[in-house]
Amino acid sequence: MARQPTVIGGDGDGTGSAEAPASGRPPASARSPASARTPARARPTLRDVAARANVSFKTVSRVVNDEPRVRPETAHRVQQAIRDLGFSRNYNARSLRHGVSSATIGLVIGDVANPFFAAMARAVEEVARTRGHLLVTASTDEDVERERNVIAALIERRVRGIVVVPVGHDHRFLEPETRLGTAIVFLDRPPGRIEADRVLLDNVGGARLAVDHLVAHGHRRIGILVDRLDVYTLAERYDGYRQALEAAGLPLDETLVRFDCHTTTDAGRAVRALLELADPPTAIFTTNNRMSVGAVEVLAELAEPLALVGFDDFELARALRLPVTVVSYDQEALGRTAGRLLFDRLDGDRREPQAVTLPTRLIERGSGELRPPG
Amino acid sequence: MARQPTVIGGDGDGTGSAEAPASGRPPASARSPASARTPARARPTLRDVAARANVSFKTVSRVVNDEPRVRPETAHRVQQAIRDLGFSRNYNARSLRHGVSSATIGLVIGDVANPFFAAMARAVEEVARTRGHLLVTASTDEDVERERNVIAALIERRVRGIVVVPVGHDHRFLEPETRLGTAIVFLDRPPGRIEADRVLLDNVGGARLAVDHLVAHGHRRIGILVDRLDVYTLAERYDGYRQALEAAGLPLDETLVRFDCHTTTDAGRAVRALLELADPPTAIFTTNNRMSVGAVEVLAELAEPLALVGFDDFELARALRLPVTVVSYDQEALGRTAGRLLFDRLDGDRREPQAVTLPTRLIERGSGELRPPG
DNA sequence: GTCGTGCGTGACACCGTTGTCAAGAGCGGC
DNA sequence: GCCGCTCTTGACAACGGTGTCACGCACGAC
Repeated sequence: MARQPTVIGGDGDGTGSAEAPASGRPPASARSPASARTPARARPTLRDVAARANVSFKTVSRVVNDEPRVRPETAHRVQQAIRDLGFSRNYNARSLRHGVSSATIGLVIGDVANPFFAAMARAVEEVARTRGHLLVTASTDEDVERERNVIAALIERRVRGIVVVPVGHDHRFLEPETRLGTAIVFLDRPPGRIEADRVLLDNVGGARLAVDHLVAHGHRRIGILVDRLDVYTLAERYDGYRQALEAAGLPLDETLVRFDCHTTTDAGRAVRALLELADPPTAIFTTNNRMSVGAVEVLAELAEPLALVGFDDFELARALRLPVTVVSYDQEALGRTAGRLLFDRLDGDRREPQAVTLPTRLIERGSGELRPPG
Repeated sequence: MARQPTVIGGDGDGTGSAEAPASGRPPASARSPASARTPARARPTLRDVAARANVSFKTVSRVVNDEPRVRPETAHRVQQAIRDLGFSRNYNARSLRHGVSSATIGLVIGDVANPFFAAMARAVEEVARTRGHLLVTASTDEDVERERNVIAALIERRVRGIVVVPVGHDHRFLEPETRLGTAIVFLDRPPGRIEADRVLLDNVGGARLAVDHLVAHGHRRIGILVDRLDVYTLAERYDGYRQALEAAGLPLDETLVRFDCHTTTDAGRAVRALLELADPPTAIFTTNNRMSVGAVEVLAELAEPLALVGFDDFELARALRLPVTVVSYDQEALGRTAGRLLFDRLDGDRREPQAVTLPTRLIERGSGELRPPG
């Protein structure tokens, strides 16, 4: 089973020519004491490569950067030394000198495990990749303090820009940062108390689509699952719900509104509670993908189906016993737009802060077209 | 709508005392020409803070690092200057000096948008967070070349370690890196041609659970959806399938084996193809979450249900028309174990390469307990 | 033979931070 | 009044790269 691996790069014990005059400091091979199992040598630097190739470290730098004016023969020798030593350029040092920070951008989201955020991550990463950047992804779990800490950590590492799905409602602490050159784009939710780039959804419009649709199918008692209203998107969607009711001349019955739907499980519980009301709703509007999933899991157990429209499309919505009607939108476009906006800024775009709003649309699948019983 | 933001950190035009003698270089405020919209000042350094607080930059360093031996009064003055200038320590420079790389680790996966990988990302990030590290996540899309490129990029940025769900089958190029101090842990799939830490699933055992279960319920023609067999997990699961058939004395009918299931759509198509066979299967075994989803979407349209067991649990598996029986395991444990192993190594753990295998279990939900018709 | 030119290379400062060492101030003990 | 101590601070050399400049050399033109 255990093969003896053949070493490709890096020779066992530096059998190179070496012994070169080199300037100053001893070569890596002599710097660190050999440890028990792993030799754990120091990582070779330009200088180590230079010593092995009998050139100055500046010449190695030239080779590494594909600069012209290096004799092919010399370049060859250096390349060989690089391979022998397993040299890898230190990007941090490079960007330190370069003044500008490393080719890395940050993404701050609620939770990668949530498919919505995962889709954002994917789209932003894709943009970053085409621009030769890596992506540092950090989850906040919707905690304001963690948001601040994470952003500070990203800035300390000098990421070039940050795409953030914000939690807090006061981002004035970022103002100086933006002036210092860190581009920041707010995604899915607007920044708090500062003007900055943002890419949002038409949340109110989407919610109205959903509730208008249910009303059009004869529902007059429509329940809604929401979470903390200090989450922007949910507040907006709740607003759309109220507007739709008002437009239809329907009263806002507070017993039909559940603000306690943080997790999928919470949402399931809330649905159960709604069903146990003396005068239960005939339809439910769930305001994000987590809640839709929680609701569906409970509704699946019911003999009699209940009308349902969910905000956010989700995988398998079509394959359920009762396929779920949803308010959908282009998730990828959301992340992609934010990513592009960020890189535009890094490229020197100096326009005033942009606000992009992406449209939503209703996808009818069955659950939203049920009519109330009787 | 557009509020005029109040600036908190960083004063408008440097009304500080300054004019300090300072050593050498001009302060940041004078270094960069003011641009059109955004002043885009240079980021303040220790020296800039020092100039403003009328101390040496070394003293500022002490304050920033909470070192003792600084007069409280001085510290106070420095803190104020830090706030005024919006100073943020340059972590890259710090770690350059420090010799060790920045508090960052890398995660290389197939695709963040896949819930399986997202769960890994979440678990690894969680471990990283508790250890004060950030996580750079990069997707390979199962492309060998991208895997190499991404890993090289991570190493250039001197991440302290990498958790990788590998694609390639030859990782000898990483051998020198590990000796140079970059910890590497392979997740879900083993390394190719080197000995290294790995955290795997019992894939063969899980597949046997699934197929044995179907056999026990009377199935003799069991279809299987697979993708390229050079993906380790799929090859193992296919192997389990064959072992189970053999143990049951059933023939391996190649028309029941679909190797063309790369995407969910592919999987759906493959199911349709199986159903159109002259002698179609009475049960299907899907070898990962993508295929299960694709299969379910097609099976949902059928009048007559088909038995199904899927490898990997997935959200909503319970809520489907016919709840899906799956081979499940602790996803979080998978990522968490890899993360911990990585940090153990960074903490100096010099044991020989570890191989952890996590168990799987069958969750019966209905689709796997259907008996063949007739 | 002399000069200008371009090529290949190296010396050295610098990026922003931390570690090392030394120096100056204040103070108690003799 | 002098010594030795602690406390506080600063000068300076790293860390691993890149940018700037200057140098030695071969070459062609005169």
